Amino acid sequence: MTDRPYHHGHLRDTLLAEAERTLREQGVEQLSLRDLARQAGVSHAAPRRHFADRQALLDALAGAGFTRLADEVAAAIAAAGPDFRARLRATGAAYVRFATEDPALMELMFAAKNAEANGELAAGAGRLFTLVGDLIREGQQTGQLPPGDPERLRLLIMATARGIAGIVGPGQPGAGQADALLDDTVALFTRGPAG
Amino acid sequence: MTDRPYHHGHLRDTLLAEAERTLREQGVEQLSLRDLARQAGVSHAAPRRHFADRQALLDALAGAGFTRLADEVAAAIAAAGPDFRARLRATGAAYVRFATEDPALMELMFAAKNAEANGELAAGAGRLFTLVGDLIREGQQTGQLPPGDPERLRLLIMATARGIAGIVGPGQPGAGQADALLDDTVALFTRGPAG
DNA sequence: AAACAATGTAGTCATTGACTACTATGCTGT
DNA sequence: ACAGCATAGTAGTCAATGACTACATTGTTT
Repeated sequence: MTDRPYHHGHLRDTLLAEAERTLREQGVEQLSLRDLARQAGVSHAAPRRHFADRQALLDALAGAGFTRLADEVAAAIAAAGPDFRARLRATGAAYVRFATEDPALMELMFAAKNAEANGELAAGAGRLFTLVGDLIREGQQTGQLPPGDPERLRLLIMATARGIAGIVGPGQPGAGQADALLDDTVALFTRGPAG
Repeated sequence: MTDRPYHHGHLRDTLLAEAERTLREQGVEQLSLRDLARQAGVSHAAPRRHFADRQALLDALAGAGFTRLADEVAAAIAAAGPDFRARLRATGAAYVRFATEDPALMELMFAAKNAEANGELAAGAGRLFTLVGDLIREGQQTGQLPPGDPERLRLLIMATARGIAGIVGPGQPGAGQADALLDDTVALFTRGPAG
């Protein structure tokens, strides 16, 4: 049709990048394979070579999301310095910021259909869990977090972070309260013996 | 076509009930207006008389969901007796149970598009917030919850409950840990001066 | 009983995801 | 160099869906 080469060359990446943008700006339900194909300048059936169906694209997005989230949390912890409270807060803040800037992606990440069969998702989620798990053990060793099963504490802390992320977005009951809620959370968890 | 009366009589309620079931059993994306019409035995355009578009149906479901959730929380508090910790735990348990049994509905409730224009949603959400707010003031007065802005504490507690609800379902990282997490949460919040 | 509002019907349209058959391109081994 | 083949794109089709319009039936009100 045009003088564009027959082979796009980076179609998969292009589709994913465009999909991530549409997801962020317009939500999942507005995400259409045909629309992505149009934006990439390929035929409506081309995406099928890279994603078996719509859900496969969403799963790929979820995998990339976990990878990025794990990166951002790791960077936040590293940048927070040695103080444990600062590290814990930075972790929560990174998590909440991610979820706030890209709520639709966050939902996708935790609603991914075939999590087991998604290597990148499993890797990213595993890395995230390890990061937070290590942080918690660190806090318990220095006595700044209460003792007890660290797995259980990790679940609770990650649940709290996700809960805060969920109510802090625009139009939600806690809009704009992210900082206050994070402060309260850190204080709540670290007011133990050595707190 | 059949000898069914021309006017269904309870079409709106029938559609809502059927939609709630489909939502619970198959998720939002499987919810189709035409399918609901077929199940109700009416023409594909009939639902339009009661719901302007698909989103309007989802919003109505969200409203009904908030009403039911507020009812269940109120009942749980009433049934829990006078002990504050028991009341707090019952509230969280009711919340988590609701979200676990109907995760898709829960998502809808917090993703409702035009929350302001949805009277039932606003009423139900308001009632829920009041219930939890009153409970928190009660806990602060008896010294079993830390002092401070009760609104802020309510946000944090409701965020935590929602966070727990989100990771406790099947296929989630905290599957089956609802009771343990609720225990930890109650202990965490009530270990103040008079705790 | 006439008018009218409410509620349901039938038909149409554009969009979409999924599928199939076909085609162009680039790579590999000889 | 090139034959063969895997990869990645194209074109066309189909059924399902949400949205819309024009019309028909029923119930209510005056």
